[in-house]
Amino acid sequence: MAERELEKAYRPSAVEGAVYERWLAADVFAPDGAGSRADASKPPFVIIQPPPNVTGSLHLGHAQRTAVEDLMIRHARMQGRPALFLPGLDHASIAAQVVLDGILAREGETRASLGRDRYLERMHEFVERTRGVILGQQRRVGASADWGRLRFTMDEGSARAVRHAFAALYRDGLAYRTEALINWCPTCRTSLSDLEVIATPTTGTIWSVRYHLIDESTGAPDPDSWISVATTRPETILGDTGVAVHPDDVRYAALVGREVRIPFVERDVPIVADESVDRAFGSGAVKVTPAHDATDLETGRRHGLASIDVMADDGTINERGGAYAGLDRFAARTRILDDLVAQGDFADARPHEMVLGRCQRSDDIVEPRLKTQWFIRTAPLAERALEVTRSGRTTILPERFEKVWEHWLTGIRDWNVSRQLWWGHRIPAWYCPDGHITVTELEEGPAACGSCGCDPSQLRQDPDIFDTWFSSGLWPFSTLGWPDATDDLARYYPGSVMETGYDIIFFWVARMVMLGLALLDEAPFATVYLSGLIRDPYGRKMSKTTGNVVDPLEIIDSMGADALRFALIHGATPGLDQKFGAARVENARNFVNKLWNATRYVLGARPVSIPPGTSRQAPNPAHLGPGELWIRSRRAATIDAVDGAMAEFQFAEVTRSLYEAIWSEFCDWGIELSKVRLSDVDLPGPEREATWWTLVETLDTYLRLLHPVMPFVTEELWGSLPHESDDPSLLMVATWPRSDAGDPAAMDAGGIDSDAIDAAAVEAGASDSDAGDPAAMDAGGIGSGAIDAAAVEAGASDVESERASAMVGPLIDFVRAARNARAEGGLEASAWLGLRVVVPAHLSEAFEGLRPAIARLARARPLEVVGSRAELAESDAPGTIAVISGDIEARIIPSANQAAAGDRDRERLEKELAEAEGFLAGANGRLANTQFMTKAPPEVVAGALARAEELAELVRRLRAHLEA
RNA sequence: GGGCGGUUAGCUCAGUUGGUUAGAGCACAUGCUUGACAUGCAUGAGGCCACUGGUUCGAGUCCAGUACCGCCCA
Repeated sequence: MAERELEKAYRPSAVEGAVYERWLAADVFAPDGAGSRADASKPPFVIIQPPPNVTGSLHLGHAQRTAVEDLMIRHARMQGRPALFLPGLDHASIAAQVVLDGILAREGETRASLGRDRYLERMHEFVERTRGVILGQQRRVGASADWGRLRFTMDEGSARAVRHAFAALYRDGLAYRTEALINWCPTCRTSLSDLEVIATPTTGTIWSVRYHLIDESTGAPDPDSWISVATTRPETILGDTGVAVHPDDVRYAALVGREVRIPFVERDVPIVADESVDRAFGSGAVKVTPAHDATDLETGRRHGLASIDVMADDGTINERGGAYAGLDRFAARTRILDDLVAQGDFADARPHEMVLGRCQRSDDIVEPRLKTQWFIRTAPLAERALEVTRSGRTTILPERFEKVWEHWLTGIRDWNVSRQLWWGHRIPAWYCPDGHITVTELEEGPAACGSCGCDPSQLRQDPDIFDTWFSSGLWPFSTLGWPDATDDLARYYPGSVMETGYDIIFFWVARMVMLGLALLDEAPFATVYLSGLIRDPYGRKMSKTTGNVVDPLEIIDSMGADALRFALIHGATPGLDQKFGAARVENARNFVNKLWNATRYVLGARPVSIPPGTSRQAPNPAHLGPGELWIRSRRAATIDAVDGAMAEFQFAEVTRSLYEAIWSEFCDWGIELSKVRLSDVDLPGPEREATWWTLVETLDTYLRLLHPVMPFVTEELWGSLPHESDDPSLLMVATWPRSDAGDPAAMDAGGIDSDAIDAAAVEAGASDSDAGDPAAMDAGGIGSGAIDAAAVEAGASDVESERASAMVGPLIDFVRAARNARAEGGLEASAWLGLRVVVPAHLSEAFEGLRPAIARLARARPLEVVGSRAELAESDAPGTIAVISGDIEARIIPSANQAAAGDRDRERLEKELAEAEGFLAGANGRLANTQFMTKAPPEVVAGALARAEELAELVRRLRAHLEA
């Protein structure tokens, strides 16, 4: 392994591109790639990427998704599982059309002016461009996706899946065609599913209008008798086919059965009695427009009223609107109101709080219209989707979204899948002149009408396309080759984790689960991990219209992909949105640089007795000092912490654990302690080497643990470290660290860590995270001693590490206390000052081992250990400064030219005393409470007792010193 | 109307089954060219954990309610 000089500061731009190229060249992204080290006997780990829309470029939200998905994939890959990260793109039919229409509008063209074929050509050109942009962005983020399996929702495989799925659903009676009231967007000129309509509270107007009763003797409207009806949409008067009153409403009882004349269209319609009428609404009499209102449609059907659609696709009034034909619906409304006033039939206008449906894409007001379209029968599908989450076969994280899931699926309505758009999969339904329907999965269409056998030349294919979410709903299996029984499908379906935003739990997740169950009889993934949304620093949703969209590439260019990934993952709490600002990335960039420089230090600290290129060796515990033992025990604890957090999908916790372990433990103390040890010219060779191997081992582990979060810099740095002979050349496919303390079986939760309990658990330890085999090493070999012996030795060294760890903690605290005393005392920071210290017996061994380091870190010279506190008290003199840390006590002895700091010293100690006394009072209070003593668990009581003793001792010392 | 989430340091946020002294980053203050790193080091200041009540030996954490902010469904 080449060891090379590292630059002083990390420059991501100099590294990221080359590293990505190395991964590609090594073919390590695919589970079956040439460079894959996947263990085929392990369960595959599969993430089918939520395909980004081809409507433009990716934003930070996508970057976060990609980072989280890639994190899981890289982790699984390092565990040796065949890891499939299948990337894709979504054609986003309506969203893409909205974007393209905008582009065309600037060129003075329209959808209609181009025609269907030319329009689709333009769409393909557009998609070709955005596709390149999107894929480039994902690579820059570091996605280790299997690009060879890249899929597009408009490719032939997806098209086949759509046809087969629809035909199968039709055969099973789960797809049907009917006339129903649908949501119509006049701007997009298509129907929409209920989910695409945004309910918007609005203050509208309720107008009261007089409908004149027909005089039964003349058959003409009676100018003097009328019934008032209330409406919020006067233009729908043109489609009225009745008036309804409540059957128990005495005001109108006499009128039921009579007719009224609808103004302008001069239509006579009946007054009917219907239970659904709200007597308190308006006048208590309502107009009935079955073709434009859901309630009215029901009412109309109950009373045999006609349905008259008075609107054209573009939102203008059609020819059935008489004089108003051709007017836009809102212009018609105004005109109708004016005309009503003119003819004296306008009664009243009042403000009215109502909810308007608006189109998710265009924001236009959605019109309910009666149309014949295709629907998916959702009730039976939803039932099964509910069953898989209730039984736990599919888990939704965070858990609370299961309630949302339950609620929505319980009240679900049938899904209108017809769209009057061009960009998408054509519905494979053909109609013959007799109105028979033939549905087929055959690309070329049916050979004849399935009912009457008439010639295919007489058949007409449905002009509509599918809702884009229909093809998305097949994504978990259409990407794997379904409807064919491919190897991929057998091997990778169902997937492990579906990571996506909580905002599309209904649009997408629910539909994938329903369709997966309906078509493959199995839910498409074990776990649904719902991310929060990325918002701007003010908490606003990022959107092109607000202009606050951040291109991930800008951040990657300036701060690096690793910093971006770290920041995004660090701030990600499942299901909660995160505000994103530059400060977060800067912090992450600093951390990357810290890691870089820590590696630089380690490489530069290599003892001359270890030639460059030497294979990595496990440090010999017999030659380690307390500092090294401590850092090794912290390393093991960090592996456990990361494993635990990974198993629970607590990715932010993973980054926090590693940040703390690397910066606050390894760099601040581990490296600092090692510097002192390695700079000692008298340090024996074996100890020097063992110390360095400890640094290498720790760094190696942390780079491995950090790799899923920050793949580029870790890969680069790891390449510069010494390796074991059986290590691969890329960190990306190196093995995931194991702590001996950790029980791999215990981590076997969720889909992410189900690294089956295997024999490797026993043998792998020796190579990776344990102490190696000191016995064998003493004998000069690095090889494999008997496994049993290694295990025993490893256990013993753990105990040793734990013991050292327990001693090093208080010594670190002492160094901090000494620094604090110096700073608070106003002593010159750079001055070397005498320090006299009394060390309790239980710490003396570690203290002696770390004595030179303590001296240097506390800037103490000379550092003198005295035998007793009495002896120490003799040092007390004006100007000396007391350091009391736990049961270690010391005096700083300033030189003559340092200012005496007696008062400030006293102040500091008094503050410490007050604090300690406060804590002690609390601890003693608990111990005095018999309820606590009898009811609290014994270990808690024992802890409180020890704590109280410790505090009492500290208080005693502080008091003794202050009173002296 | 129903449901969900948030409210913790000046700002942005952690705090996993209730258990010692509530943490981090940024910002702030003081001092440092420390042979890895000024993208740094050392030290410090800063919290009625929104409010009210309850359960418990013990509540930031559990329960009920209130307020404000936000989201979803209808």
